[in-house]
Amino acid sequence: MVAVSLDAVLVAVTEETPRTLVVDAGGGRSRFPSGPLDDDRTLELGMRRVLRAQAGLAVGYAEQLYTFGDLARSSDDPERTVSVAYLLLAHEEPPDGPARWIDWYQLLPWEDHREGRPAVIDEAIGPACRHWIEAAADPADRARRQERAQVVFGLDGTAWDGVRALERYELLFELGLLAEAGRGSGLASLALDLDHRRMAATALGRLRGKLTYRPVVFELLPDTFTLLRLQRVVEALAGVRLHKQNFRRLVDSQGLVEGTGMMARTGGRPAELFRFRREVVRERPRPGVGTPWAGAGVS
Amino acid sequence: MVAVSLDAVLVAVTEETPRTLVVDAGGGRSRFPSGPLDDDRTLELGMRRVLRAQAGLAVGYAEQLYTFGDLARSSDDPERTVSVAYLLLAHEEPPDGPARWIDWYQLLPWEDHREGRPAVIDEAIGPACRHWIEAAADPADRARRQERAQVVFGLDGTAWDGVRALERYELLFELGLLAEAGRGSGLASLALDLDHRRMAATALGRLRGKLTYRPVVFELLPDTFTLLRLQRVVEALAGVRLHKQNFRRLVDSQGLVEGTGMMARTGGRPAELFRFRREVVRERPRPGVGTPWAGAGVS
DNA sequence: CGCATTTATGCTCCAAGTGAGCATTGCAAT
DNA sequence: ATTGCAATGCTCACTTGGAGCATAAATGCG
Repeated sequence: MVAVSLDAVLVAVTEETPRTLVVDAGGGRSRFPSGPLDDDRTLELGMRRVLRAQAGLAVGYAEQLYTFGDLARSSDDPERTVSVAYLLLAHEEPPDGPARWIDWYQLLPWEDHREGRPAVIDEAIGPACRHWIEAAADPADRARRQERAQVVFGLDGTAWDGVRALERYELLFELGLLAEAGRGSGLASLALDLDHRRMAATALGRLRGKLTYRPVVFELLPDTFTLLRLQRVVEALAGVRLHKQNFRRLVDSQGLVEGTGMMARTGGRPAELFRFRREVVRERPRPGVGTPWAGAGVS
Repeated sequence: MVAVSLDAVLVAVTEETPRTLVVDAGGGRSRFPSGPLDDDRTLELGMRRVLRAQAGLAVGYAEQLYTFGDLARSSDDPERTVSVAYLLLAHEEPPDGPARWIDWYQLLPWEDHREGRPAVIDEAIGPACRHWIEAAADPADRARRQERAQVVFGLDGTAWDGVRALERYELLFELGLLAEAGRGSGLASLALDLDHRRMAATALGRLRGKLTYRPVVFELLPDTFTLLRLQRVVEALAGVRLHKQNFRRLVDSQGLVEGTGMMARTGGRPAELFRFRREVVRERPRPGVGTPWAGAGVS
């Protein structure tokens, strides 16, 4: 018999920043909404109950994310807690209660490549990786470490893969560049209580993957939106800039969106308002917004 | 405080049939290896311990699959058990102890499309779906049901998507065509204890997805293999036949495999033995064996 | 008003990837 | 020798995806 908690990683995108909802954990720290499993009929219903209670929000899209149960999750608590975490998507709303939205990339700054590859990767992470690689005694071990670092952080010409957010987090953790449940560390200005930052990394990777084969972006957007707005949301999550013309060609040639005829004034030439075309899920096997985690370049 | 168990869905492929390892659950029923969480440092280590104890097997590749925690999982047990299930891949080996391998598609016969679309889909499932659709009172509700059935089972010209194995299972369950924890039901000759057949469906979907973007097939193969062998394993998991020439072009133009120069006699012209090229993970962002869940045809 | 700025949109090119077949080559069994 | 089964090589047509050029329609400012 162990304690089981239900955790909610709720994501929204405002303008250009992806945000996630946290509550106060005491001691100036924050954590995701989280509460014990009760007599809930299903785990998901329990999680929704917890979220409603702690953030006063009801949410549409939800999927189970991962279950965290390492013994060492909390340094204070000798007792083991197994946490079943869910990923939720919502339009950003002012939360009702003590919850607040924080910028996702403040937790994981190395994940945002929209303005180019973050300097911290080549300045701090790369050297730390090299040091860690050298430190391996066995040469086979060294080769394994090198491969891992290259693949995970896109070093030495290997392409950056946005989906590997969790693998990056875990490598950084092994490198000692993160203090779990700690604050800052040079790399990031913000951490979360317990292993909740690891949850954030897990959620980011999962969401990035899902974007490419399921039309989940639309859960984050209002009913109608301009194509640029859509693109900005995808970019915010993917952490990468996209080619504008190709993006619009993609979404409409795939039938992901349809024009409404209405126009929006957006600062430049007025843009047409589009809406999601539900029918696409019947027409295409894996409808999504492919982001170019492809291309061998150093990016 | 609830009971937490660790479950293992271990998959192997012999010749052309994907298999999964089950143990005896008493009363003539079977279930996946499963045992309570103990003082294990991590959940994964605990699961390996359980597997070792119940099947006498140690395994390489493992990933967390899903956590099952519905109240109604077991009709006998009033107590709730939360099960953290893992997906494992192995070369088939005779298990050590009371465990045995069973054919995956005996659990989920509608998933095997290698010899064409299984008759049961159009004969039993399709009509049941139509009945269920008609039964919806609200027309909007009816539209939702119709879309769901079409997408999930590839009815009315919508393409079949192998990855949606879990969604299919859940729909069948709602349709009353499955008796969870039961035996047979017209649709399948075999069921498992508890909701373990749902686990099997979850694992199948996950594995089919993963095949296309990570080189996991090689976990199921010996070090060297012929390309046809590789293809057969992929087909067994994907549940679909592939075009032979294109398949070999794919795997070698992507750099997934390399020839060894050694030959194998295989009944026809001797085939070259190939091996997995690890370097591919550094070269390509998402190396895998794309299966054509594409193509709009009725397939 | 005229012009720079901003954003929207249309279109072309090209390289790589994918679905389908045709043709040929080696070995084994009859 | 003939037949059958696989393994391999290669062609063709078509789709996708990355990049960039060019133009259109608003706004803000001197």
